Amino acid sequence: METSTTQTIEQQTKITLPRELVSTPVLLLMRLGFEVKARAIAELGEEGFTPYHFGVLAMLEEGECETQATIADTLALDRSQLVGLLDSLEERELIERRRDSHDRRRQAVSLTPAGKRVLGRLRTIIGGIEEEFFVPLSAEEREELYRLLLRLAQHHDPRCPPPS
Amino acid sequence: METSTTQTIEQQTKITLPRELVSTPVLLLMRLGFEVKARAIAELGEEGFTPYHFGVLAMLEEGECETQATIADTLALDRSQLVGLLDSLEERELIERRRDSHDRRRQAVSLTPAGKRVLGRLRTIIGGIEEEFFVPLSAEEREELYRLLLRLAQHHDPRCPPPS
DNA sequence: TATTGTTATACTCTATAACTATA
DNA sequence: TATAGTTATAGAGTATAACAATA
Repeated sequence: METSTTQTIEQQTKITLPRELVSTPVLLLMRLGFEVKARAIAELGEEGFTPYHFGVLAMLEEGECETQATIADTLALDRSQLVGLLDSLEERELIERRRDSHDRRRQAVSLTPAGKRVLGRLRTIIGGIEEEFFVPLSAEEREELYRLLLRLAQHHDPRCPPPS
Repeated sequence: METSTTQTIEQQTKITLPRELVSTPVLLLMRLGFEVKARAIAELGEEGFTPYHFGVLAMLEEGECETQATIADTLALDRSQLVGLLDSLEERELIERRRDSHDRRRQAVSLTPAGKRVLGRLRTIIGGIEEEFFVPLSAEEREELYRLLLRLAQHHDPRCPPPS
């Protein structure tokens, strides 16, 4: 039988977060969001990509030939920030830029077949993080969590696509 | 009568996120974590504080007179980063540093009464964000979300305090 | 020699502003 | 004059390294 009264020595010296910092969903959301983002940055980074790259590729697959301004506005990036992002994708021939003949200021951006393949690869990486990160939850709990988070996102971000 | 064949002008110009970016809990977690963190930074910032300040003050209230190394390790901050953080709190007389007489390398950090009051104020701000952010969820849903997030945090962060 | 707190340095991100070419 | 894309610049934030005092 255990004889410890309150805490073992390990627990006393063990580092534990202040209770308050895990006492509310806001703080947990900040913490977990940061953690999962860090993983995404690390794992995508191993292949030379960032979450931004994933966002751009995913957007191009759904709506082909977007203009740079549209992409930037949709993903809430600064237009100047997008330039370098697209440069790095174009160098690797994952996207193409071609001038709009009707308005030569504009560039239509589109996904190449190689870009589509890379998107699949990045998708797999994200999926792997998902499997790893949500392992303590059952499929039903995962689904429930997703529903709740989606409701929050739809409420706070007008850019969220309509259901279905 | 409208003559557009496929889409109305509003739909063409309306910005909506790619579906894939809201199709999975990982991506939503990243997005919402970022959003809620941005709010915390903004609202705490109005009073001259950051989420880090809140973390430090909360920790000091639960365990008085921690050493700087302990604080840094617990909150996963670099020790050099903590210095400036404590400086800014000490200037405002919200914390005190005093040398450990047994080991003069160490500084024991403690909360002043003013610091305790400020902690209460920051707590209120965080509470306000919580109310605002989770408004689309019922009390039960909020509780359910909290339970799920806490399970994830406990699984992925060994520093999480044991239940109750 | 190792550790605590501190200071100094460098590097990444992001935000802003200026510039060009087209309209 | 205004807009799309680009480039340049500056600032915040963070990570790393060197340092002084003490053990």
